[in-house]
This record gives sequence, C-alpha cells and structure tokens, in this order.
Amino acid sequence: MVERLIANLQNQGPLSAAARDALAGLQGAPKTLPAGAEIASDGDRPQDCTVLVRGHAFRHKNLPDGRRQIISFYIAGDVVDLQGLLLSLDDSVTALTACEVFQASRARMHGLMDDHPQIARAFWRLSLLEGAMFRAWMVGMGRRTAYARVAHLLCEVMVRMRAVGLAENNRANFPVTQAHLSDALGLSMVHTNRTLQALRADGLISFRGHELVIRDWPGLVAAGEFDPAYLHLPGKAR
Amino acid sequence: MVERLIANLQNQGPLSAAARDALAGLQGAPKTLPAGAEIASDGDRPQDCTVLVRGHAFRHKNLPDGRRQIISFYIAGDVVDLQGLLLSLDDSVTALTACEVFQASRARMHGLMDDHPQIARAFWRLSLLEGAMFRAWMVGMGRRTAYARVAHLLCEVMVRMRAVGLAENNRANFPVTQAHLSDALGLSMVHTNRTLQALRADGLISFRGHELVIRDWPGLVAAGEFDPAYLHLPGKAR
DNA sequence: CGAACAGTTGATCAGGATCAACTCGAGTGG
DNA sequence: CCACTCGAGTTGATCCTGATCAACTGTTCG
Repeated sequence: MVERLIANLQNQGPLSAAARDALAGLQGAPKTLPAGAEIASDGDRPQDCTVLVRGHAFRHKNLPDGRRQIISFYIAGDVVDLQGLLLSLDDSVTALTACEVFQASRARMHGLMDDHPQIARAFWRLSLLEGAMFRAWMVGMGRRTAYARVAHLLCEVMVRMRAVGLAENNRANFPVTQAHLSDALGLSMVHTNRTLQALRADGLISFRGHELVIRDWPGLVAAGEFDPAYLHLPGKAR
Repeated sequence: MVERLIANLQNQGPLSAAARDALAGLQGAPKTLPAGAEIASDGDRPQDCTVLVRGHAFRHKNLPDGRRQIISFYIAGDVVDLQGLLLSLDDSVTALTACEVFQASRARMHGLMDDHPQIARAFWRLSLLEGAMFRAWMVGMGRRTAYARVAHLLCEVMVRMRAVGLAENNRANFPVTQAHLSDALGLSMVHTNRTLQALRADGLISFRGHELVIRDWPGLVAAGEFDPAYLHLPGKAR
C-alpha cells in the first residue's frame, strides 16, 4: 500500500529514515474501485492525495460536445492527482481497470512535507517529470505522423512499465481500447486502427486483448523517434 | 530585477518577511541577451536559475530533421528553466526579443528553499501551473481545429500578459512571427497565415507588427473554447 | 541596392476524418 | 441453449482540413 508511494518518492531522491517512517505511518484509506470509476474530477479540489497501487487509470479532459483528450496513462505507483496537492484539478482521472488506490489526506501530506523537505522535493520532482511527459507528448501531436505518434506512446508505456517491474521481455499488460489510444493521440478511431495494423504488419508490435508485445524494440524506437531521456530514469533507462 | 521573481512567487502563496528578505538578498547576475540567444539548452543541467525580467522567450524542442515544436512562450516574471532546478533539460529556451534576465545560482536557490519551505512550495506551484498550461495546449493540438487552436493560444497569451500588467485594452506586444505560431500549434506556416486572416476577417483580432489586438474578446474566447480556469489566476482572472 | 526575412497568394496533394457497414466475441436473460 | 445485445475491432468509400510546393510582395537593414 504505502510502500508503493515510498518507493516512488525514493526514486526521486534520498529520504531520511525519519521521512520514510513518517510516510510509513500514514493513515491511508485503501480503496478498491471498479473499472470506469472516476477517481478525481475536473474542477475538484481533492481532500486526499491518491496513489495508484494496482490497476491502470488515465487522466483526461472532456470537452462539452463529447470530444475527449487523454492526457496521460497512470500505472501502479503513480500519484494520480499531484496537482490536487496545491491547486484544484483541471481535468479528470478515470479508472481503466479495477484499481486499488491508497489515499492520504491532503492536509496530513502537507504536514509531512513541512516536516520533511525531502518529501516535498520528491513530490515536486514528480510534478516536473509529469510536465516532461506532457511536453514529449506535445511534440508528437504537433509534429509527428500518426505512425510515429503511436510508436512513441507504446515505447513510453513500455519503458515506464518496465521501470516499475510490470513488464518483462517487452511484454506488458496495457488495458486500453483503440478508442483510448485515439483520444490520447488526437486521432480518429478508424485511423488508429489502421495505424496499429501497419505497426503489426511491419513486425514492430503485437497488441491483442490488452497484451502489448513489442516484437522489434529498436524498430519501434526508430519509428517513434523515441528518446527516453525525458523520463529521467536512473541507470539502465533504456 | 529580483522583484519580478519575488512578485511571481508571492502570487503563488504567502511568503514570510524572512523569505522575502532572503530572496531580495540574492546575488544575481543581471544579463542582457540579444534576440535569438539560446538561454538554456536541451540536455543541459543549468548552474543557474533564470528569471525573465524583460522581453519574450520561448521553449522549444528541435527534432533532428529541422522540425520544431514550441512548447510555451515566456513573458516577464517567468522562471524559464524551472525544471533545471531538479533535473536536466529536455528542450531549449530561446530569446524571442532582446531579453533582460536575472540569474541566481541553483545551489543558492536550493539553500533558500531549504531555509524557507514557502519558497520551495511556490516553485512547486509554478511547476504545476506550467504543467496545466501544457495540458491545455495538448487538448488543443489533439482535438481542436486550427482556427480554435490559434484563438485559444491568443486568449492565453492575452490573459497572461494582462496578469503581469503587460496588456491593456486587449492590446499587447506579442513579438512572434507566424512561423513561431505554426511551430507552437503544430500547423504549417501557410495554414497559420490563412487562419490568422480568417480571425481578422471575422473581426476577432488584429495582429500586425507584433502588436496583438483582440477586437472581440467574447468572440475569441468562444472560438477558442477558452476557459482560463487552468491558469489558476487569483480573483478577476477573466 | 541587394540580401534576407516576414507575410501573402494560388494550386495541388495527402494524411487523416467521417460515414456506414459488418464481424466477432462475451455476456445475459429468457 | 439460443437469441439478443453491446462493446471492440475491422473494412471500404468518400470527404476535407491542413500540408506542400512555388511564386511573389513588402520591408528592413547593412
């Protein structure tokens, strides 16, 4: 439960034993949410800070007429409402699958950060990393073809899943529909479908029933012009 | 010089007198840079924290083959390399006009943040705001037409300039070329040109020689589906 | 006076959107 | 056990937004 959060924060920088203990002592409400549940809502100022412990979720902005832009996909360990610690939310977070989350009161979290600047710094660093991912995504939407965009997204997902031990042998569970991918990449569903077929035909991936397999990693990286530097992973980031 | 930074941080939350004094005591190197100068470079880990005091700049990612995506425009008061305080940079910042910047050593800045958690929090909040702008931008690139995208960008620029006292009567100096706008919005230059003409023809804006005038604010807001909530400005944000 | 750059215009092209069916499970309920 | 529905994926045909190519204007500046 809390361990996921501690591990995540510790990846951002060293934590003193006291800081770790303080985090471990967090009174959290573990909660299980069904697929499709709205974990956080546009406009809210959440009372809690929510960490995804198990399952997948995504952040998205819904436009009045039904159009939707998916902003990011969350995997285990991610703090899904970082912005909620200081601001109200500008978009929503929805569970993609059944999710287990850990919630700690925002006020308590702020208390911990006041006592342990290292914790505050870790959250800040997480916010910056999120920003870096947004920017990489922007480059794709502004300047890359559909083919490259899809490839780039799949690379990013794979690297992030690997980093938290959720992918092996370029194989990972990525429970999205093609509609989700479309809304993430700014494409129509039909075109996403065709692009995935092209990637399959080129022997780069296979992707059926939420099981993503990357069959040609260097090929996919090249197709997506993917450079993992922006994820700022330690060590064997590649 | 430093005052710009202090004012900006103070907009993010209260600062104690001690914190303000500490900031005011920053030994900063004021510098003037010519238009086109690269203020920060992709891949660098800057030694300084740079605040734009006067002039305009933009953050951008250059792709190997010459394509370019502009990520954001910076105006007076902005910290242009927030990410550099904790991470290396994933993109570059270039001066749009001659700029005056204030630079304080990163180490010193960290010292201040250790002593004054309020300052650290303000920087964190700035980072979150930047993220919110990126996301709003993503929605546009993914799901809006060229016309709406341009309108949205111009709205954002105007609101931000207003907020720092650089715009009056819906009139502001916005020293970008149409090529810059194109790279910011993911459009071709030709199409940006035509879209601007359409906005002019519809009586929404005029934009010549770096002087942006919004002639029909409600109209432009509607055209761009612009909702300033994501900028989290205090009070009379509209 | 001639670069060099910014803006503009016209003509043509293409990437991706849209519209409309149809297939294929996986439930679900009678 | 079968009929029915519903969501996801797939396919084909057509349309259109915005890209590309190419030229030309105007302005600034050395």
